[in-house]
Amino acid sequence: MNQKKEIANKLRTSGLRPTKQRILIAKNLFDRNKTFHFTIETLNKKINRKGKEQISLATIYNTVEAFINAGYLKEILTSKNKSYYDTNIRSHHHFYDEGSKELTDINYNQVKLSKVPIPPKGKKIKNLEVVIRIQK
Amino acid sequence: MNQKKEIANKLRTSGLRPTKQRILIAKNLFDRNKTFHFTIETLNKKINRKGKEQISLATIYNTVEAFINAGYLKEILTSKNKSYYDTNIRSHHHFYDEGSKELTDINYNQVKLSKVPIPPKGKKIKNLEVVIRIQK
DNA sequence: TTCTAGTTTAGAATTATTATAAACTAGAAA
DNA sequence: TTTCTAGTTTATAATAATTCTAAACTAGAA
Repeated sequence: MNQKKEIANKLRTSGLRPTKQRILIAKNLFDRNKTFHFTIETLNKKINRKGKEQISLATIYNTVEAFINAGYLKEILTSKNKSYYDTNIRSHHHFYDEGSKELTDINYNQVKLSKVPIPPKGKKIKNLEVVIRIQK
Repeated sequence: MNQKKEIANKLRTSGLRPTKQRILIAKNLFDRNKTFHFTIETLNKKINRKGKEQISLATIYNTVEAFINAGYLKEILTSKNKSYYDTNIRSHHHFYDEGSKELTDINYNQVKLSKVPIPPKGKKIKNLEVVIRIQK
């Protein structure tokens, strides 16, 4: 239950009221040792397994959006017409397999940039992602 | 009319029958001095302006897919739930404005990578894209 | 000129997401 | 502790992008 309080405090510091739905979703997303790529569909299946307390799909959408705005999640760049999210919010990079359309993480120290452009006037860089398209 | 024949031949070499719809779409996409970012919606508006011969939306979808498979177009990676395409199929980079959802090209010599990972076994690198997310 | 596999088309179906508005609840204030 | 209300959740409807379907059309080989 200590963990629950920790999550509740984390949510409060972002101006998010710690409801039981948000706490349950946060537990599912962040209480793991590996970072996690997911879609709304996969998260929904994970949360709403029979026998568990149910959370509506609308709340899963709302919560993921709230967590992105709070900086807890990052949306992944893909060419699919479906949103993919990542619990790893640091600047990091992916292989994108054009055959299987699968994304895999690239360890951040495997990529180094020696030159980065200046952003357009009035804008600043939020993050930077290298996507390496691979094929057979 | 010579241009029309050139396009027709190009299409034939890719196993695409050069129909008048495909030729018209190819003209719109490739007969320009700058590379072109577009969505199905913008391409459709451009093609189906009143007074012009009309092409059905389904054909625009089909043709863009055929052109991607033929290697004439590249799908851009974004976090939008809408497909973006690019007539520039070489490795190149983009700014992605999270506010306006606009993509702009980054001149290739503005980005330099000093370290690139080895691709997974059995795969080779097709191209590499840096996406820099910007915001106000 | 005929024939047919490939292509186009309008419209229906599907999929992901966002909007709506009524019911519920966390937590501040009484 | 109880009351109150702004923030949250929810089922469902609406919207948006894309894919499917099957009938009509056509490029080009025979």
